[in-house]
Amino acid sequence: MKLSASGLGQQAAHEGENKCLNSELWHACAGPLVCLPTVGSRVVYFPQGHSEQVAATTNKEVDAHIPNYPNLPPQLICQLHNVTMHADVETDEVYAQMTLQPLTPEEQKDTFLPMELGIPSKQPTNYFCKTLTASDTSTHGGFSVPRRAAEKVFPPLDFSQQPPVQELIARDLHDVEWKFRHIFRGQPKRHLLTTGWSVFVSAKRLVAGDSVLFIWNENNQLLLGIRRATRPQTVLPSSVLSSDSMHIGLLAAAAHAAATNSCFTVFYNPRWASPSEFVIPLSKYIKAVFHTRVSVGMRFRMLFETEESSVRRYMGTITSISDLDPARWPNSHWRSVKVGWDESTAGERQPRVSLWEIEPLTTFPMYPSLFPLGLKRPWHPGSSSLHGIVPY
Amino acid sequence: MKLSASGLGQQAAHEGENKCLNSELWHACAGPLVCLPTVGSRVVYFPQGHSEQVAATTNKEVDAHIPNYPNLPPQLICQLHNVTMHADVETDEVYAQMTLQPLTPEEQKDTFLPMELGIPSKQPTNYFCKTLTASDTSTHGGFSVPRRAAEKVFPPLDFSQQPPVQELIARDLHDVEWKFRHIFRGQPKRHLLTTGWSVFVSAKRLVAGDSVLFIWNENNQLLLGIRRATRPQTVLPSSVLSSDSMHIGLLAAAAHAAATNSCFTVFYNPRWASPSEFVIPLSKYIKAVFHTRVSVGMRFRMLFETEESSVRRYMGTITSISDLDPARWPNSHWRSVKVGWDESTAGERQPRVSLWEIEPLTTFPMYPSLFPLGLKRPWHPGSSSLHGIVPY
DNA sequence: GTGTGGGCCGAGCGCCGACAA
DNA sequence: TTGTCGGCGCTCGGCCCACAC
Repeated sequence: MKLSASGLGQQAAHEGENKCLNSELWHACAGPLVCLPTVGSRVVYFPQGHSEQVAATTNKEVDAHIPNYPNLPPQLICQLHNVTMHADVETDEVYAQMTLQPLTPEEQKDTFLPMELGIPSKQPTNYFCKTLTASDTSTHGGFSVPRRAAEKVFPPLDFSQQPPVQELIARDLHDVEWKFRHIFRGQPKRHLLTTGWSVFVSAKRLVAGDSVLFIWNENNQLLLGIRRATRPQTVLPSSVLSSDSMHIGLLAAAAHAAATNSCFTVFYNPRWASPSEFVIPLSKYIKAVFHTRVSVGMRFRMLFETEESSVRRYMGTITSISDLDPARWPNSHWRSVKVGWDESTAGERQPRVSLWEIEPLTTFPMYPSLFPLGLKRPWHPGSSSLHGIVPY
Repeated sequence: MKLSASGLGQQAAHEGENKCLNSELWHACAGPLVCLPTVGSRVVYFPQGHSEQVAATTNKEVDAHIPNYPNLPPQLICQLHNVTMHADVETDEVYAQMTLQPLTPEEQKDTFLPMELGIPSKQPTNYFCKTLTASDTSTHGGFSVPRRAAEKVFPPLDFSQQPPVQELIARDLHDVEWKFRHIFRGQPKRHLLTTGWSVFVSAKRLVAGDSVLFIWNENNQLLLGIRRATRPQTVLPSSVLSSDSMHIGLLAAAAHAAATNSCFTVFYNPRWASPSEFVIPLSKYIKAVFHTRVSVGMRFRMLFETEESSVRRYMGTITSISDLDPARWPNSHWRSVKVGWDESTAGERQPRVSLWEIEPLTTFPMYPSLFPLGLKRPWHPGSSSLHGIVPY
């Protein structure tokens, strides 16, 4: 077992896994809304959210079998000691590993609260993402590159040759090199990737509906990522793992860490969690919970990621504010806001969101602010010490 | 969440996973030494053993991060409510799921102890297993069937045709049908599988070193299984799973079940655990621990599985008897026997075994029996009630 | 008895422009 | 602008034997 230099006992990354160095590529594959908190900053951890994620992986409801952890609050304020970005060797699935240390009430009180809002995720500008068509993934042909994308992202072709051809080299998350023949031909003229494309498709087991990303990083390297379509049920290949055990394990680890002031490790898969995360920057939490007035009937905006990995704003109205699970996680702010969505695609949007996910339209409220939440539901998890710091 | 008819709250099998019906095939793929206990019988569960298995999957040592479960004894006597055999949809990896209910001291005392030793695993007799060669898995050719195996297992060919040909149909663990052309040709004559073989190899992603099994079951069906070679490090594809969490979860689930007299679920992968299991029949445990005299210097035999899935006997000498982990699991009999192996391949054999794995050669001890273990280390985990039942 | 390689035939991979949406 | 198709050349998948250990 490796320990880091800080000596805090945080868990080393699993041996044998590739460390992801291409931060841009990781963020691009994770999605435009991903924003990891800064190492050394403070975050809020929601056991409830993490449990939801575990349950989601096995498509099973959280059952009542699990023991109670009465000393485990619905949210833990933690010091973030480490963030490591990973990509699964088999599937290229990206995820982050965080080492968290719950703070004692003492520590929570002692320190000032710098308003760090996390690393602004390095959203690459010079990149494109395309969802693969049946023709793209068939063995019959190559990859049809959208014209604007090719002109913006790919190196310019030498149009003196006919047809113009060049070799593209791109690296994936595991630093594996992929070579493609990029040609501009056909009638009408178009950009195509031919030789090298099919081996990439079969190696990554891509199917129609999955997406590929081409990105330039700061070091002038062309990066290549994939994003798989959300399939109905990705069967967990981990045969020995019981989701109950994982669920219990997460709760037990968090509770133990909180009780002994030690570290615990959580894994964060942005493709699953987004947009409802379970580790968020403390400053974001405080701003949303204590400095923002929210009430039933209020209008709000919220960012969502589309299939094409762009960002869209959706509008909605707050219909009620209450605990998601009053029995097991009383006074948790996680997904405490019930909302109604404006558009007809409302069925696809989740009916519950968290305060820090939405952007209230306070300037034009549809109804008068009857019950400002920030005043009615003060800080509670045994650490009223924060009251002195956060004025409201 | 589905509950079984017994109402005991045992966990249903994961939805969406194929239930394995071919018991023979399951056992064949699991290995010749596999023997699952009978439903309704009593077993002993070793949390320590299970933790070892979890650690093995990530090739990481069990660290000291985990909370203590002072109420969790080193072994739990449990009622076995359910055993389900599974095969991973992706990899065909076989594993069993067991629902266990820890018994109260009352229950342990009240009931008689029938000497069930588990289902004698249905070891198929009419079968063969071959480790694949480079030629077998190459795209250039088919599968070369060992002559004796073909003559014993495959249906007899019609030698009136030249060359003799027939179609073989076999079913795998997921009840998927595979068709092969079986031909007897070449100079010298040999049995080959040609058409259909390569699709099987690529579908199962078989490589040289993996094994295939052909088995006849009771219903006169030809079954087809695979057993992958032990590769250096099978990276766990489960990205969100922390082995710490799993480890803690298993301990917490077991401790909680023991405290509340409820059920918990364990997964058992015979290819990993063999031959040191963590769920064994109670009768086997009692026989080994209380009715067998073992001492330092004593000679013993032990069964091992060879690469070719046959069984071999190895001889050795007991060098010491002590707890594997006196601090965390005091008085556990799990791998309490340190041994030295006779052969030069000793480095490959584990240096510690459990009492129920070995077969002491009491008739010809090399050294006199100085410290019979059964007498020196009586039953302990708070249930001395068993003393009255097990005479010694 | 069985693993590997050469020969050799043909299915299908993969490159091309022609359409049409 | 780009998804799909018919065309067609050529690679390699796959069936055969010879040979060697």
